[in-house]
Amino acid sequence: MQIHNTLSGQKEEFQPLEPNKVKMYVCGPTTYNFIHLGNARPLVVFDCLRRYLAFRGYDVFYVQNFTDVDDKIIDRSRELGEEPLQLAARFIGEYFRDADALGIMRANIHPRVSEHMTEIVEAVGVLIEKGFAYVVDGDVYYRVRAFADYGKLSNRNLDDMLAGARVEVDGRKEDSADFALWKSAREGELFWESPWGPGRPGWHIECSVMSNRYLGKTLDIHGGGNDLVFPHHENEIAQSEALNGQKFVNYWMHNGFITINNEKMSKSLGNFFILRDVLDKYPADVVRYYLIATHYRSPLDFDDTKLEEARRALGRLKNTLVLAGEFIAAGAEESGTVAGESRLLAEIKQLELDFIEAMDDDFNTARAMGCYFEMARALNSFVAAGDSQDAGQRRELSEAIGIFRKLGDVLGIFIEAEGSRPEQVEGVLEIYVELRQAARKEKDWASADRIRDILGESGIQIQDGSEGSKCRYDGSPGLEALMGGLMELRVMFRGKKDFAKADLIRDELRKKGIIVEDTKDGARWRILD
RNA sequence: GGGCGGAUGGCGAAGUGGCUAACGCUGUGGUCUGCAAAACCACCAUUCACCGGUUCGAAUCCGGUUCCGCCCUCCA
Repeated sequence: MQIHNTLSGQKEEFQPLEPNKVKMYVCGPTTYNFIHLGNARPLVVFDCLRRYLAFRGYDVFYVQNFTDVDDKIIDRSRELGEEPLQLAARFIGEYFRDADALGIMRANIHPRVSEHMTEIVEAVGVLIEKGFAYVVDGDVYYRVRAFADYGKLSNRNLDDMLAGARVEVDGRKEDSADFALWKSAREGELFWESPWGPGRPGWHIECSVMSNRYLGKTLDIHGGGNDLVFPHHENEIAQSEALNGQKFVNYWMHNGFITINNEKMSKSLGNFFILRDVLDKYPADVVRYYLIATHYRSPLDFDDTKLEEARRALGRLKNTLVLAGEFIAAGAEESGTVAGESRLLAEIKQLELDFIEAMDDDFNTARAMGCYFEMARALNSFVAAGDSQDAGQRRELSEAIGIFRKLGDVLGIFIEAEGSRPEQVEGVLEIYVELRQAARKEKDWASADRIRDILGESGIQIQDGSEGSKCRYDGSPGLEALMGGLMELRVMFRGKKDFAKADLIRDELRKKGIIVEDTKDGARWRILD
């Protein structure tokens, strides 16, 4: 298995510290707002990586922190008049709502800065003792010149950085590149006690301390967005390696950025999309698919048409599951068992190997996705040409689809959509009303009665008045049953060659985002997400 | 100024020395269908920003040019 390591700038063979175990740490959000689409990329990417490692037999221990003490949180809390820690805790809750919706597995541990102050203060103290840090007026700075390897991750040296000269000069610092480990509290600000006076930690020290606490001095994989390479991860290395005297991280992985019109999406530019707003318009599995359909290190440009495309592509994949499911369910009796030559299974297994090879190559989800679509085509093809009455074929397809689903779960693209859709129930009832009126007009009493009966089974009374019919019901009728009824009616009208009504069902549903598809002996429906 | 990465068909996106340049979306033709939808089959880049070089052979390696993004300041 090859992983691109930012430290070397190359792909390297992955060798975990302990056989079959992976210790990984991913930088989590600063919780002062809802997360945006850009935040979602590393979440999905590293969630996928984690699932894949587990699939490959590794026991993954995954830590993701929350920065719940930070200048931005303090600023925001002033704006909103809410206690900083309370505000942070609230947005941690919101974070989980979003992450859960996206199907992100929870980390084994989600440590928070506010709960690790003792260790942080202790670590800063050790850095001072060892000569890697110094105190100025209650602030503590890391002495960058003391750490010989400073710049090894981001490939820069201190002298070049000065030449760029966009670093603000703070006369109190020994070197302009020195960064804060501890910031003294200003009047009325949130603070913790320390030997250097009341204050709070600088941004970088938390990750060093918390990863050390839960994963030890050296970890296998550390992930995060590209922009964290410098200064955040560079500083983490400086702190951890100065503290522990040994290598901090074996593999550094960084995801590329999401851009809008080829410009970075960020809070500071104001061109960001809140994930929750995106999830209002597109289902979570579509967003997830979109985020992994491109290699994780490539930039990803965002606009609505990309999600539209993702929706269609993913729809094809999901449809394979539906088609195969029907095929497998078609014949109950075990008759006509002729053991097939298993060409399908052989093909699927080969594609699974291709898939694994792609993923092993620096986690190439884009290439793996290609294999996955080829699997879908093979499965669809089998369904189209096969005989569902043949138990042997059903068994073969069943085994093949098992592999297909397993790999889909590694990618996490088959998330169940949550929640009922009351607005769709209403829409469906309108169609019933229209059908009943049409049937009554034509004195097609049998059809009209059948419509009333179907509704009755869902606890809905249809009442015919002089201006039309109305539906009355208590509670929330299930969409499934109502749709099942419409499918029955469509089949019935088609049987009578009453295409006007059969088409009315299809066309009206289409307008409401539901697709009707006729099958050999019935009809099925699906929601166009 | 320094560091990193990118430029592949109508769109998105794989591919790092050699079979027909994956895969998806879109489009076109066909099969199926009452008509559709879905599915299946077929077609859609003599060409990989540009110039030069290495090589029997390059989208892939080397040199140069142009354009673009990111980092050097909080940001995934």
